[in-house]
Parts: sequence; C-alpha cells; structure tokens
Amino acid sequence: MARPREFDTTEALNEAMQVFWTKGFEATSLNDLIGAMKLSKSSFYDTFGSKHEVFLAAIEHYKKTVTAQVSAVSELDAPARKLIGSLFERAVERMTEEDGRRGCFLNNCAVEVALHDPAAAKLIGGGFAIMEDTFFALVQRGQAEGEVGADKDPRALARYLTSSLNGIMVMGKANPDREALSDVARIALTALD
Amino acid sequence: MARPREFDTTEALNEAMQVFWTKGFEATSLNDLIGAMKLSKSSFYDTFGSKHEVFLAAIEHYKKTVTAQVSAVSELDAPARKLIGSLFERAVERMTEEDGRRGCFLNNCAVEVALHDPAAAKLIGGGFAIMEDTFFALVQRGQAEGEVGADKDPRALARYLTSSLNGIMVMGKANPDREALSDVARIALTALD
DNA sequence: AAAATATTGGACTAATTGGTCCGGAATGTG
DNA sequence: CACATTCCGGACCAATTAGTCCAATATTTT
Repeated sequence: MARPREFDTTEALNEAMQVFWTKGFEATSLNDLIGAMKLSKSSFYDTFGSKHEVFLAAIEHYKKTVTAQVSAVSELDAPARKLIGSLFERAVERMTEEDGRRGCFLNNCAVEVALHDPAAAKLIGGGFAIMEDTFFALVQRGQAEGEVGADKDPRALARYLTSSLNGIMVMGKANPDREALSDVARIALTALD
Repeated sequence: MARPREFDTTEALNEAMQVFWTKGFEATSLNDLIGAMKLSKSSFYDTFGSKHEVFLAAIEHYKKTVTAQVSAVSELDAPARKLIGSLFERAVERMTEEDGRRGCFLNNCAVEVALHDPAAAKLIGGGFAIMEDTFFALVQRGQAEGEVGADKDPRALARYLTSSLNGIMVMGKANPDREALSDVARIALTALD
C-alpha cells in the first residue's frame, strides 16, 4: 500500500546520520536505516545505492549542517575569545547530557573507519578542516582584539583547538564527569594567552 | 589431528587484542579471532566463553601491558617534564607510522563501544585512570623539579594531558600529518609552564 | 478513464554472524 | 597398555547480514 509521499531526501539523510552517529557504521544494519529513514528497502537501494554510499552521504550531511552551524558561531558579534570558550563549554555540557554522549560524529567516524575506509577518511578530513578553519578565523580575530597572544601561530593554534575539543569528546565517552572535563577545557584555553 | 599444545592464554589474548585494536569490536568476526589466536572454535568457547568476554579480557590485557608500560616511563631517571614531552612525541611519531595509525586501543574502544557497553566502559575508564595517574605523578615530580608551574592543580593538569594525548590520536586518524600533530603537541605542553 | 510513472511490501539470495555440540584423536598418568 | 583428560575439526544451528527483484499498488499526467 504505497501512500502518497513527498519524499525529502535530506531529511532521510539526516535520520540516517542520527543512526550512524549513535550506533556507528558497523553496528548499524540495513533495517535500522530503512526504519529511521522511513522508506522501503527497494526505495533505499533505488535512491541511495548502498549502505556505504548512505554513510558517506551522512558524513557530507553532517558537514553541511552541524559543522556549518558551528562555523556560523564565528560570525557572532562577541569577542572571539569568548566564542572559542563557549564552543568548549558547550562541548563539555553536551558530553554530560544523556543525548550528547554520542560525541562528535566526525570524531566517531574518524576513530571507527578512517583507517579502513579511504573515501570516508577523505570526507572526515574535510570536516575537521572546516572546524580548524573556524578556529583559525576566531584566533585571528582574537589576536586582532588583543585577547589572544599576538605572537602565536594562528594556524597551529587552530589545529590545537580542534584536537583539544576532540580529546574532550573521547574522555567524555569513558567518563562523562563534568568537573573533570571542565578542568580540561579551562586549561586547554590557557594556550591562547 | 590434534597436535601437542602448550597453550599460552595471555599470548592468545594478546593476539585477540591486536585484532580488536586494528578492526574494532563489531568488525572483528569469530573467524578473525580464532585465526589470530590459533585455536579452534570449540577451544575458544571452552576457554573464553564468548566474543564479548574476550573483548573485555583484551581491554584488561591492554591495561596490563601497554598502559603499564607507559606507566613505567614515569619511573625513568630523567626530568619529568622531558618524560611528558617524549610521551607526546612518541604518540605523534606513531600516528604517522603505518602500523601506529591504529592509535590507542582504549581510545578506539571508548569511542566505539563505551556508550553501549557498560562493562567495557568501566574497564576503559580504568585504563584512562592509569594514564591520568601516570601523568599526575609526572606533573607532581615536574613541579618539585621546578619545570612545571607550581601554582597549577596537578590533578587537573593530568586530566588535561590525558585528554590532549587522545585528541592527537583522533586527529592523526583523519590526517596523519606529522607537522600538524607536532604543532598540537608542542602547544599542548605549554600548559605546563 | 487510460497510460505512464513512482513507490512499495515482501519474497528471495547467498553469505556470514555468534554460538553449540559431539565423535574422535592426541596427550599425560597410572 | 589402559585410562582419564585435553583438545580439536567440522557439522550444525538459528538469526542476521547486505543486496536483488518483481508483482502490486498509488499517483500523476494525458
């Protein structure tokens, strides 16, 4: 009984991303996917080709939405240093929320598949690059605003911040202790001085 | 044709750990395991019970070997700050080696299964705690030696170092660029000043 | 209303999954 | 040599895996 459908591809991709995000690639089954995406197996293969292709598309989708959203923070009208701080705070906050413990999708993917899936690895690298560029812009602005050490290499700092944020995610998975994570975030930010 | 065997349980566990380390839990099949451990399926179940139990045992094994090995570094007769630096250097080095890209087993496990496998999560948390304690001892020694800021909270610093090291591993998975990782490590260590 | 175009459920593969079980072969002990 | 104990190969299992295919149903266009 095929019902009327105005099918939203990006919405379906979003659902797929959610599943991959919480379960990981290997642990996600076809049934999980078609359940979440609300389409039939036939339509799934007609439209997306394979589990792997959907996975790649989900990573792309993440970049276009979540990462871009983070990236938009850098445009906000506040001291850059404060914005960097709030990004870290927010990460700590989320790792202690039930729903947030999934961490960062890119992070999860990097750890689970980057080694064995070159296509995914490329997309993931691109995602991290966006984060890095976001931090890069913020660091430069922070330097112009005098709240970030002007002598520092902004590119290196951007890399460092990206790495630190991911470190916090990993630690949060094993031990979502807010104070411990806060300690880490606070110290990480002192590198900007 | 059963051959004489003097079966080494911890050696088998070590092989199992290697497989889980490079492939992850989900992607490792029973056949992968019994192949690497060089025992029959029957013996596998007789001796170890299940895939999951072997997984947990592998995490324990990691703690007893690799983590303990790192922990031994703190005993070395060199300035503590230098030892911390060399732990980071070594991590960067390994992430750019073909064989080292697997990263840290605890890190991988934390990201892949901590959310859904409480038993594993507990063991993983314990592993990170060992790392943290190692750094804690080193930081305290560094403070006594005057090479680490005496005003800093050593516990917080230890957490921070553990987190940073894991951040480097994750970044290395997506982009094993030695210079970039070196930048990160160098900046991370400035928090000790 | 008829034809063309989606979209579907679900039957169907072939392979693989983790796991059980047993008959038999090798071993050490008496 | 005989016995108990290990250990193992491989048959077997039910469930699940990703993926294919088609007949049937729904919608859109004519």
